[in-house]
Amino acid sequence: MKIGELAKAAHTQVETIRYYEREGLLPETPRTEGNYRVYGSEHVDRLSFIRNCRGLDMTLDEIRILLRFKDSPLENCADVNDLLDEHIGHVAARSKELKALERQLKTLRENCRKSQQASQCGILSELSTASHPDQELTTSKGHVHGAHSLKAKL
Amino acid sequence: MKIGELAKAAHTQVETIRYYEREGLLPETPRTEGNYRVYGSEHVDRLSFIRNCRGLDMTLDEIRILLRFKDSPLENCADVNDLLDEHIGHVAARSKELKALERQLKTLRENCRKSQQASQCGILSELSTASHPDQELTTSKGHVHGAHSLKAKL
DNA sequence: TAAAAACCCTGTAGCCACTACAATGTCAAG
DNA sequence: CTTGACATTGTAGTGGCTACAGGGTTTTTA
Repeated sequence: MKIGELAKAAHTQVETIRYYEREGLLPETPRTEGNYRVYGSEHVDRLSFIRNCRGLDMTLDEIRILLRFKDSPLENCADVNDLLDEHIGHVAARSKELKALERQLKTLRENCRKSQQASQCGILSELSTASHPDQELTTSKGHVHGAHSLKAKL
Repeated sequence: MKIGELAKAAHTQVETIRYYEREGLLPETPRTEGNYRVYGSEHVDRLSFIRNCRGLDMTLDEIRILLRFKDSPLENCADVNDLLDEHIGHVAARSKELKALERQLKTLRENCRKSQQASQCGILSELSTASHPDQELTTSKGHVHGAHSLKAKL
């Protein structure tokens, strides 16, 4: 199996596979005479695992840890649980943040409808002073970033 | 007013201010004899505006557009509305995605409680095959990214 | 059998919005 | 006059890819 086929099988891009190899998430494989990488079904499994985790917005570092557990299945489940619990915490926090954000933006949008005939745009003036007094309201320390979609890139 | 004072006034980091200047979001200011940047209250306003927009997860490109409207207030509100509507769309979409994600992760977590005494971790085996058949389920095209928080950096 | 197309390789640079640091310069207080 | 806080420029790093350029190999087609 060549890299393009693996890519198709795991719904990934070829460059991403090579990137994962560089990052140590996928092992270096044997090559053909023409220096092409050769893969087997175990690589499809591993890559799918990684992609599934990425689909759950885990970082590559988190995935590295999970892969280590996967590679040594004698380990206790507890650590996997801990990692997952923490990740759920991040996602839940970010989810809350975004909901609040959505409400704020919609309120802001309403402003315009109200002050449309006023000399200046209600939105712009609101944005100048918005700085909600409940400062740092949602300074979650998690690793879950911005509002700009990652899924679009997967 | 020196850069450090401006930073405090707008709850920003000094490096971020210089970055915004490089990016053209803040104008180049006059300097003192010692080559220090000099700011006035109008810069506090402008920087606060930018930071408020970033707090609403807008990209710097979006903010650039809003600043242009702000600088030429004769323009119509309609374009500001459009920009905001689109951004609200991105945020709402990402918010939905994260909620779905949260549910998935919690389901996954439940798996472990069930199969704790089984030979292998239920979570890990689930992650190997998760690949939800409703492929690309939430491939929103917005610019709102991953689950890893941006607020933490603001 | 030869040419064209499709695939693969390595290596590097770019994306975004900062953040961090090195190496140096300026200024105010004690 | 020294110390320390602040300022300057410039460069590199972050994460998770993506997109080339400039080549080599393999497969398909004429």
